[in-house]
Amino acid sequence: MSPLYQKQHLQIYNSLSGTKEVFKPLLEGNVGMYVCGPTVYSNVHLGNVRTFMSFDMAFRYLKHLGYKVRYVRNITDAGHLEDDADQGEDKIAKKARLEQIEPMEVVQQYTIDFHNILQKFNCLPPSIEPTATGHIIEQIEIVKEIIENGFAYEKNGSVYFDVLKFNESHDYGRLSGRKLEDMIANTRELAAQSEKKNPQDFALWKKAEPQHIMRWPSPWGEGFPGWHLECTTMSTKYLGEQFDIHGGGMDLKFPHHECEIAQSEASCGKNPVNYWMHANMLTLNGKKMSKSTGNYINPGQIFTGENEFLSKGYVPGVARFFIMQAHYRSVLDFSDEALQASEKGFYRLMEAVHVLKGLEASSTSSFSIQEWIDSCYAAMNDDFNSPILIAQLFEAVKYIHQLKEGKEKLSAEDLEVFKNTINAFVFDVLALEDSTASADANTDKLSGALDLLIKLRTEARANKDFSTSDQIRDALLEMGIQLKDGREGTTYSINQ
RNA sequence: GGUGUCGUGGCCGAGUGGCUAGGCAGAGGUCUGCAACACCUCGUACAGCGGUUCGAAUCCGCUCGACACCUCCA
Repeated sequence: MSPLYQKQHLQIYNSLSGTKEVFKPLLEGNVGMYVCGPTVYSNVHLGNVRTFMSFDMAFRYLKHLGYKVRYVRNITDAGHLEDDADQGEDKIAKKARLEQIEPMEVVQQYTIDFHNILQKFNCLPPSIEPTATGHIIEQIEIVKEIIENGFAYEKNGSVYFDVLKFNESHDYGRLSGRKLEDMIANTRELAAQSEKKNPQDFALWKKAEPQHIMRWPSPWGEGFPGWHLECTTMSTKYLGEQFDIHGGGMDLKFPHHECEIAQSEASCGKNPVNYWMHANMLTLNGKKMSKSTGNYINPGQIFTGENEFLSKGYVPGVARFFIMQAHYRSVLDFSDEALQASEKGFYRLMEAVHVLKGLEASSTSSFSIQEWIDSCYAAMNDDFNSPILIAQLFEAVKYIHQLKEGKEKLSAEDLEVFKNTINAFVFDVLALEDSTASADANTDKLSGALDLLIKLRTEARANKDFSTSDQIRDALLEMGIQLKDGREGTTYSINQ
């Protein structure tokens, strides 16, 4: 069978061109994708999770289409400067000093937290997850190349990228739509004592002050790499000088991604990325979630409900469903009310998927399932439009009920395709975890006990002993077990 | 101040020059011992003001408002 991508033509919104473009990888059938990972100096917050979840969905869809994808996502465990002045201290070192532990201990702790959280949200691990500290040598090599090519200069043990020089022969600012002249005109003259030739220049290598704990030897003395360099280095190393997709949060577009382009072009002379993808912000109270301003919620609090903005806890699948209901390029505002709405929709969808499993085929089909399938692919091919896909899934929910009631029919072949498609989109692409299914998979004993309770309640109802029957029903509901009285007896569902 | 994005029904959130997503909430109904669950039916919204057009919420201009980036942040 030929791979799906030969039939399904994916379009991706490219931040570089500002338009949707047909996706065509450099090497047919293969995709190289790089996503900027977290800086591990504190717990990831829900806004971070949204971005990684968006690219997880993209990764999953590319794989679904039959592409062989190498997905690289870095861990930033060194280098991010605390401020632009010459403090020479990065966030990880500062945190380590405050907590009186080794920097790598901080890194380890928050890397584990990051992995745990993403796993809970059903994100696949990337193919390669390189660390900045593991690629110091490679970073130094790139700095050397940039100096050799005349686009960087050394000053007092630090190396800076010469943006003005670069802009003479290249276009600095084309990703973010900025013009260097405008930037110069609007510069705030604060860092007057800076070693930089121009305020727009950025550090490739920073000299380590004596109190700085994270340091490595280099041709320019002991120091540490600048904060844009790692991504250039590691994407080049694992995906090549040119690769297909580079993703990250919208807030990284400038200066981070702009600097990456500049570094690549200044070192190897090639435009590194064909498709730039930027995921939009998750807001809280209408404002961007941000560690530095304190306007954020920790992902773990979603599950427990321990947050002033939450009325209760939610299973990870609900949060994922909520996020997938918005397009990745739109700002999404987080609220308890919106999450509650998503929760109901999520369980309704999952219930229907459950019902679908037990449906039986007819000899013929009364409607075209292929038309529906096409609309699902059309949604995803249109720049990963997961909200439209979900709308189509709710169309499928209607079909499922009509099939169940015998109002519509599907042949064995069509039913099989229907089931496969639903499973592919719900579980493989959107990765909505079916918490109801996992609950009853390992609860044989519970289901036996429930069957008994249902039997007792049915008998009580037959005897018109409604106080007993209602007691059973209400007590179970308290525990999150919903009894459902149908025409053919009572069934139940377990909500977590 | 500069750059960019956006402003959609009670809420969330797609989309688009004419065929008017979807979810939640709400209303009515079927089912039920009463319920819950489930299912069926129902809402003609697109910031304001001009303009282009046979026709705009969708294109253009202006106004107002919001957000993001310009400084570490997904």
